[in-house]
Amino acid sequence: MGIIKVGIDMSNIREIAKRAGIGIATVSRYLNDNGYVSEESKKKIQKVIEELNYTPNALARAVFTKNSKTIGLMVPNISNPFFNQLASVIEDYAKNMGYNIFLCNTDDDKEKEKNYLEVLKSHRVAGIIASRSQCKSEYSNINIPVVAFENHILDNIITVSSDNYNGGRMAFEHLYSKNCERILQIRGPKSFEATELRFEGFMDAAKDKGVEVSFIEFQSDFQVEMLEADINSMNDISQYDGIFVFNDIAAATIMRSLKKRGVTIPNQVKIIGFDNSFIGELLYPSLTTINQPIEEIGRTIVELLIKQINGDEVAVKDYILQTKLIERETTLSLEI
Amino acid sequence: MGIIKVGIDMSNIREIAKRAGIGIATVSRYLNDNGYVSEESKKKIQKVIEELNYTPNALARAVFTKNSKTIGLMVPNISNPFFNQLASVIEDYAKNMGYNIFLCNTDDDKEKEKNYLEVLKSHRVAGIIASRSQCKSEYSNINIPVVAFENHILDNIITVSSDNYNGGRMAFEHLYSKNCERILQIRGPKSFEATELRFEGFMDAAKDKGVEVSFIEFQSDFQVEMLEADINSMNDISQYDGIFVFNDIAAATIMRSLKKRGVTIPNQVKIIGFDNSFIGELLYPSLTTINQPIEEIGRTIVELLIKQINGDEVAVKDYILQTKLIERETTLSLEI
DNA sequence: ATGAAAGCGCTAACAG
DNA sequence: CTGTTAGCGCTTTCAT
Repeated sequence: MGIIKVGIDMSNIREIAKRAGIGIATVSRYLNDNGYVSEESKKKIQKVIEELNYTPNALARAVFTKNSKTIGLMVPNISNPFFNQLASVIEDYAKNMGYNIFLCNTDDDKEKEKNYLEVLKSHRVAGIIASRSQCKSEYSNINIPVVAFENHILDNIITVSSDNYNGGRMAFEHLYSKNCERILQIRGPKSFEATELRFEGFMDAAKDKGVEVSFIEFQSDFQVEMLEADINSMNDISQYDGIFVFNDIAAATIMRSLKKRGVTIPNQVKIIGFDNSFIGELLYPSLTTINQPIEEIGRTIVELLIKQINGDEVAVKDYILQTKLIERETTLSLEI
Repeated sequence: MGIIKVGIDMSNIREIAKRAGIGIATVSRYLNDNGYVSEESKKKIQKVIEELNYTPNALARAVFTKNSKTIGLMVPNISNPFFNQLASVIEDYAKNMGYNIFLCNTDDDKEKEKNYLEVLKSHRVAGIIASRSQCKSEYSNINIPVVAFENHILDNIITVSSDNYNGGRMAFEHLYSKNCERILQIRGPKSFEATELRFEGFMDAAKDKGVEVSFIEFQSDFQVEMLEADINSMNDISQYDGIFVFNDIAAATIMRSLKKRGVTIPNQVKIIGFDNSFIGELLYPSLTTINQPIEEIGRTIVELLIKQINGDEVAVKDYILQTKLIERETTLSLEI
C-alpha cells in the first residue's frame, strides 16, 4: 500500500517573497492592497505571481481573520423552481456583498439539516440562511448569525417570510369570485409553517363566506418521483370545480393528473397555485397563482444576515413581505 | 469609526485540551479517531466538547492537510431542470464519498466562470467539475484535478458527455417515422458543444433521408426572462409539422408559444426535446425527448474526479454515455 | 516602506 | 498511551 498523494501543491507567500527578493509581509500587503508597497516591489511581486500562477489561500486567510466570507444557504429542495429562483437571487446579492454561497440541499430532512449545520459550523461560515428549517435546539448554541426563511427556529433568530396567511385568503377569494362552489384544497406537509398559514388563510376566508372546503394533504413538497406514480386519493377529483394547491410545482403535478383524466381546465375546474415561480408561465393553461416577492425576499434575507455579520444592531422579529394575486388562464371564466 | 467586529469566536483545540487537563495532541487524535486515546481521556474530552459546543475548524485542518474535502461544481444554469437534477445527483455521490459541494452558477458567462475558478482555486478545492465551460487556457496552469462535462476544455482534461450526436440522429429519425415532412430545428447557442452535436446528428440523419430541415438558433439555454417576451422569429411556426428543440426546458417555452397561437400538439405539429428532465413529464401533452442518463453521468463524473484526486492513473479521454428515445405524447400519431 | 517574529487552529512526527 | 514541538499559509504588530 503506497502513500496516496492527496491535495494540491501550490506555491505560498513565502515562495513568492523569496523569488521576488523581498519580505513576506510586503507580499501580504500587496495581496490585500493595504499598507505601503513601493512601485518597484509591486512590479516584482506581480511578475512572480504570474510566473507561478499563484492564488492566495483563502482557507489560511480565513483561519487567521476568522472571516470566511462565505454564507451557508440551506434549501429544502433545489428542484422546486421557487427555491431555485430564490437561491439564484440570494447568490447574486451575496456576491455583490463579497460573499460566496455554500449551498446545502436538506430535502426537508432533519438529519440532513443537522449534518449540514455541522459542516457549515466547521467551515466557519460567516452566516447561515436556513430555509424551512426542520430543526430548533440545534441552532441554540451556535455562534453564527442566522436568518430563517419561512419556518421559525428560535426566539432570537430573525424570520423572513411572505404573507402566507393573506395569500391563502386571496386564493380563496379569487376562486370564490369565479363562482367555484365545490372547492378542494391540497395542503402541504404539516411541518411547513408557510403552507400551514396558506391553509389557514384559505379556510378562514372560506368560513367567512360560509363555504365548505375539502382538503387532502401532500406529504412532501415535490419530488421527481411523484411524477412516476399517479397521485392517488385523487379518484374523486372530478367532483370539484375549484382547487387551491399549496405551491406551483405541486399544482403542476395536479394539473397533469387532471388532464390525464380528461378534466378540462379552467372549464371544469379552476386551479390556483402559490409562489409565482417560472413553472406557472410554462404550463398550459398558464397558472393563476399568489406571488411571493422573490427578489425582495432574497434581498431582505441577505441584508439582515450581513448586518448581523457586521455586528450591527438588528431587532429580532418577523419580516413579512406582501403577497399578491397573479391572474392567469387556469382561473379564466371564459372557455379557452 | 469603531472597530467592526466580524467573524466567529469559537473555542479551539487548545482550550479543549486545557479544560480537559490533557495535551493538545490527544484531543487531535480523539477528533480524528486515529492513534491511541484512553477511555478516560475520551470521556473527559467528550464532556468538554459538549460543554463548549465545540466544532473543529475544517479550514485550519484543510490548510495543514492540503485536503479541503470539497469539490467545486460549475453549472451554467441551475434553473434548467436538467442541470438541477444533475447537481443533485452529483451532490449525493460526492457526499457518499465524503466530499462537500461548492456550487457555482456561471450563467454560461466566461467572466463569471473565470471569477469562480479563482474562488475555487483560492479555496483549494480538491477537484473541479466544469460543466459547459466557456473557458480554455484559464484551466491550463491549474494544479487541481478537473472533469469537464459537455464542453471540452484542454487535451489533458477528461470530458464526460452524453452521445449527443446519436441523440440528434434519433430525434430526426423519430420525427421522420412519424411522417413529419416540414421539419424545423431549434438549435442552441454555438458555444454549447453538446447542442452543436445534436444539431449535426439531426442534420446528418435528415440528409440521409433526403429531407430538408429549417432551423433557427436560440442565443441562450433558458432564462426566466424568456417567458416574459414572446419568442419572435416564430411567426411562421405554423407551417411546420415537426419540431426538434435542443433541450427540454426550451421545448417547454416553444410549446407554450405554440399553444398560445392555437397550434395543437401533436395534431398539427409534433415536438421532440432533449434531456429527459422532469419538466417533460409535467407538460401537457407530455414531451417526447432524448434521455441523458443523469444518474450515470453524475456517478461517472464524480468517480473520475475522485480517482484523480486520489492520484490514481486515469486515462484522459472522452467518456460518452448512451442516449435513448423516450416516447411520450408530443409525438403521438393519433389525436389526443 | 519594509521585514522579523508571533500567532490563527490545526496535524503529525517523535520522544517519552 | 501521551505531550512537546514544529509547521501548514496567512496576517499583523512593531521596530527599523
